[in-house]
Order: sequence, then C-alpha cells, then structure tokens
Amino acid sequence: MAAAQLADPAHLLASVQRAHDMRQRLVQLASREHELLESAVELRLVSREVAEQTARPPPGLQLLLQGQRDRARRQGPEAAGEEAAEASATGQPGASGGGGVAEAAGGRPGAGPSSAGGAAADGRARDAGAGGSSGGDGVGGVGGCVGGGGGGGGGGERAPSAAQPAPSSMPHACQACSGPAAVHCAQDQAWLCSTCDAAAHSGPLTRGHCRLPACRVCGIEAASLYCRNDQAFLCAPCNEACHAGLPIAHAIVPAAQAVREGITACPDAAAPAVADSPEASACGESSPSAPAASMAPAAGGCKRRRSDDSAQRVPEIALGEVPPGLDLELPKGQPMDRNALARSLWGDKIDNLEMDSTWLDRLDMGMDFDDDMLAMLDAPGLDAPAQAPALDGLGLVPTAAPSAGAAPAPAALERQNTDDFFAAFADDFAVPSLPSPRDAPVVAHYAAAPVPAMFVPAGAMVPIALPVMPLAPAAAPAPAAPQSAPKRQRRAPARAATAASLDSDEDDSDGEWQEDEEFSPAAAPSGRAPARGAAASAVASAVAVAAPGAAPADNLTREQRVARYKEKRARRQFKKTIRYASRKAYAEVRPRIKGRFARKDELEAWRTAERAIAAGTMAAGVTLADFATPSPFESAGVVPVM
DNA sequence: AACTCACTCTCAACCACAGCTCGAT
DNA sequence: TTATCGAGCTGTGGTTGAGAGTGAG
Repeated sequence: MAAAQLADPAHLLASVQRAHDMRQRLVQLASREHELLESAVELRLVSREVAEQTARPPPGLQLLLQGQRDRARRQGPEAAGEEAAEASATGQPGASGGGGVAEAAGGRPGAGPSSAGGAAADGRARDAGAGGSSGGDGVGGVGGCVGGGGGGGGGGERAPSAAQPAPSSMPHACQACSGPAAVHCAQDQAWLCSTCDAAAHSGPLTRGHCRLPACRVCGIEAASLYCRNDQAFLCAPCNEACHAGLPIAHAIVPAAQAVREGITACPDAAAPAVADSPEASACGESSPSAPAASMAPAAGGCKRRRSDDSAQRVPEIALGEVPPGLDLELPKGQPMDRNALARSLWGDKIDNLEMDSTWLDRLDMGMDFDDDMLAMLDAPGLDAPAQAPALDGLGLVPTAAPSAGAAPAPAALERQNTDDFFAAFADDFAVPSLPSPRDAPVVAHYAAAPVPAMFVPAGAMVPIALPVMPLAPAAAPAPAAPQSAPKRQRRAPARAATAASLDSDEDDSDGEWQEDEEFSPAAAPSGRAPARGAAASAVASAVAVAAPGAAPADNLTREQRVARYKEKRARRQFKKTIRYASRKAYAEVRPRIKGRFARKDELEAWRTAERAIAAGTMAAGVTLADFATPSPFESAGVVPVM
C-alpha cells in the first residue's frame, strides 16, 4: 500500500470499514457451517436412535453375553484364543462374546474377540442404514472376524449389540488418575486415560509418543497390530487367534502405522448404534485439540453428546470436525483427521504430500500456520476430487473450480464470493491472497480467529499456500541450489587443518552447510557457483533439498520431522557467509575496472605509468589509462580503481 | 480495456587469482 | 607407501546490464 494511502484518513476509514465487512462475512460463513453441522448431527442422532431400537438384543442374550465376557476376562487372552479355536472347530460362537451368532458371511465364527466389539461392530456398521440385515461380510466389512463375528450372517439374524466394547473389562487403570485406561504409551511405559494422555502428551517432546490402545480382543495387552478389515487394534496373540485360517487374508498393519494414519480405537468411531451402554456413551469425539495423528483414543474417556442436549451442544462441534453420520469415506463418528480426510479426497496423491516436506520450507517462508490445515491446503493436485461434492455444500472440503463455460454451482458461487472477498482484502492490504480452491476451511479457520487477518500489520507473516512443487523425474535439472555444498563438505576437514585459514565463521558455516546434507550431489550442476542473491538461492535450495529425489529417507514421524526442521531453522543463516577471510581481504584490495577484477598486467602497466609520472618522464597528453592493457573498458575512459 | 513509455528495482554475470583438492607419476 | 607435481576448481567484491515490475498517459 502506498504511503500516501496509508496517510489518507479516508482510505484508512474505508479499509477499516472493509475489514469490518469482511469479519461480518466470516461470521456469516461460520454460522452457516454450524447450521449445516447441526443438521448433520441431528440426522445422525435420529438414525442412531432408530438403530438402538432395532439393534438391542433380547435381555436373556444380554445376560448370556455378559457372562461370557466375564469369563473371558478372568481367563485372559490365552483362554480366549483357545476358546476361539474351539469355537472355530465346533462352529460355536466365540466364547468371549463374538456376538452369539458368530457365523459371518465369510464363514468364520466370531473368534472370541468380541469382548470389544462383537455385535457392536456389526451394529456400528449398520449405523447409516439403521440396522438393516447384517451381511457380516467377513472379508472387507466391519463385521469381520474380530468385531463382527456376530454378524447375524446368512440367517439375517440381528447381531446382539449387548456385546459391548472392552472398557468394562479393561484391566488397566490410568496411572495418573486411576480411571479406566485408554491408551498405552510405549515411551512412558504407562497406561493412561484419554484425558491424562492428552495432558501428558501435549508438549512438543511428548507429542510424538506413540500411544496405542489396548487390544480390542483381550483388552490386556497393548495392541501391536491393526486389522483394516476388522477395523480393530489387536495384540499379536489375539491377531493370530483371530486371523488364523482365514480364507482371505486380512490387511494387517502395525498398530503404530494405523495410529499415524489417524485411525483411532474408539469403538464409537464405528459403532454409534450402541450408544445405550455406559461405556459407549462415554465414548465419542475426541478433543479437536488432540493430536489425532499420533493419538489413538480408545474406549472410555472420550465424551459423547447426548441427543437430549444436542441442540445446545451442536455449536460446540469444532470447526473442521467431521459430523458423524456424514457420508464420507471415513470411519463414521470419528473425529476428523485432516490427513485422512485429505486422503479420502485426493486418494494416493496425498501420499506424495507425506513424502514432500517442502511444506516445512514454505512454513519457514512465513507460513507458520496450523500443520493440519497446511496438509489440507497443500494437498497436491487440487483438481476436482470425486468425493468433494458430497460435502461441498457444507464448505468442509475444497471445491473444484467450475470448468470454463459451465454454469457455476451454488457452492462455487459461494466460493467465488469468498474469493472476491479475499482478493479485495489482499489487494488493499498487500496480503497474499488465500488459496482459492480451498477457501472453505480457510474461511472457517479465520472465522474462528479472534482477530481477523486483515489487522495483521503490513509485513507480518501471513499464511498463504504455494503450489506444491511437482515431482520431477530424477533426471530433471535441479533448481537453483548451492552447487558447491558437497565440495564444501568435502573440503571442510582440510580447511580445519589449514592454519592459514582465516575463516572466522568456520563453525557457523559448517553447521550451515551440514544441514544441506540431504542435498543430492548428483543433482548439483557443475557450472559456476551462484554469485549473489544468497537469500533467494538459499530459499530455493531449501525447497530443492526437500524436493523430489530428496524425499526423506528416514522413517521419522511427522512430529520428529517438524522438530528437526525447527532445529534446522534455528541454525539457518541467510546472510552471506565469508568462508575465506583471506580471499575476502584480497578481493577488497584488488584493482578493478568497472567492478571487474583487473588483470595483473593491467595493474603493472598502471604502476609503471605512475612511476613515470612521478619521475616526470611521461609524455605530454599521456594518461595513466594509456598504460592499461587495451580492453573494452578503455573506450569508455574507464581507469582502474585501486 | 489494451497498449506504450519511462522509471525503478532486482539480481545474475563478469573479472583475476590465491588457495585448495585430487589424480597421476 | 610416501612425496611431488600440475591441472582444475573455488571463492571473493564492485559494477554492469538485462529483465521484471510499476504507474502514468
């Protein structure tokens, strides 16, 4: 903004008015989102009530199942596994629950596991359908071998939902508050409830701790595996017991990996139809502030909204939280993990994002905003996601720009208005415009902010999103980078051993270049070293470092990568670093012609002329310039500068 | 709205050469 | 294995000019 405009009261007044209008607009957008969320939640609650009425097992069966659970709890996982095997052999339901009629469509009896799921899993699978006949798809469905054994199978018999999740049988108590433990932290070697877990792992150092839920089958051991088909965390023995002899192998991944993917062990995440139980009622969405990527809240400890006060509670839904019951390709009722949502929207493309750490460098360039929002915004290939229209109206997901010539959809118009809004905002306040195809979450983000971004002082860092650098083939030329870095590293020991080295910044420079260790020497051009523009080059190199081909080869978690990045950022120096003070001293005294270093013979000629003048032997009309070696500069009357 | 022109700003290129590395002998 | 030699590379700063950006007409 021009200084004159800054000093113009009328302009300032207009700007303030515009800012006020913008805030009003943001509030409207946030209000609209809340209204839509409210509707979605109300719809879900209605469906849940229907499911409750249809999924509740007969009282007699509830007693039977309770007895089975108690027996399994006393006998431990081994007994459960044995009983499961026995049940498998005899075709009887799994002893530890399994939901009585365990014969799933897959033909496998409910192998005991279902102390933590059983029919509940089946019921949760029916949530959206309000308890239709349970297919018990033993392979891909929720009602698999672990949780859904009691699928009611071919007979269409409704699975009893009395087989409640494990919390009641959870043998571990929170080591902080003695309440029912929800997760086990391997680093801390401690069982914690959700609340204490969140409190204990909110720090930057502890946030990366991998907390795993208890095995959904035995409820005793910390889960080490996760079955995608059954959507269940399992310990190794229970996994063996549950999955041995399956006709089709289930997708088993390490539990830590599932946790990193944002999968939670909260039974309600997939079982809203069992809300009548105290345990299930106590389970619901986790705090939005919880680090979803690294935390796996288990049953018990999380809080549920009851239908009777939903009207008052609805506005409490955190922005960005997926309303339970929405038709997303995410576990229903689960707190929205932005990475998971982004993956559901963009598919495998999001994996590139995981590999692409350039966001850290963009973060360094002033975009120091919410990581998850960043992941959402920077998802590569923001072309129209197939699933996007599902939530388009809610403004929860990015909306693809309408194709040229096509009439914009209402949501697109809404977005367009927002774009214009932010565009005007950006023009007047010299603030980078917000990413157009992603404005909805951004609007929500800013609407929730106490101070509109428009009041950010000029020059302050304002979050923007840059296009993710396309993954270039390995043979592609690398962008600008400190080409000499590898050789610098190679020479570093020699420099250290050279007594003549006057490099006062050696330590700093070493540290600076060591951080470029990820830079691939093979990608370094062999041309001359970059001259000026060190800052820009450094930024470019920073991006290049994280660019394709230099994808992190380690298996660090997100938090660890962030910590590493921040450490590097603290050490990073964009200022020009003199590595050879001797060369600098020499360059400063070296004669120049138009800024260029003069040759030695030119210098000698100059000195010879000087001596001639001093001796009075110089011919009349001859100047010092005449003694300089003929060069293109002489035509312009340029003389050496000493 | 599109275009031209003048002006400002940014930054890569240029120069020589001491110091250094590394392969060949 | 060690020492020596030489080719080739690197880094240093001030100036320049091309190109981008901007505003007025």
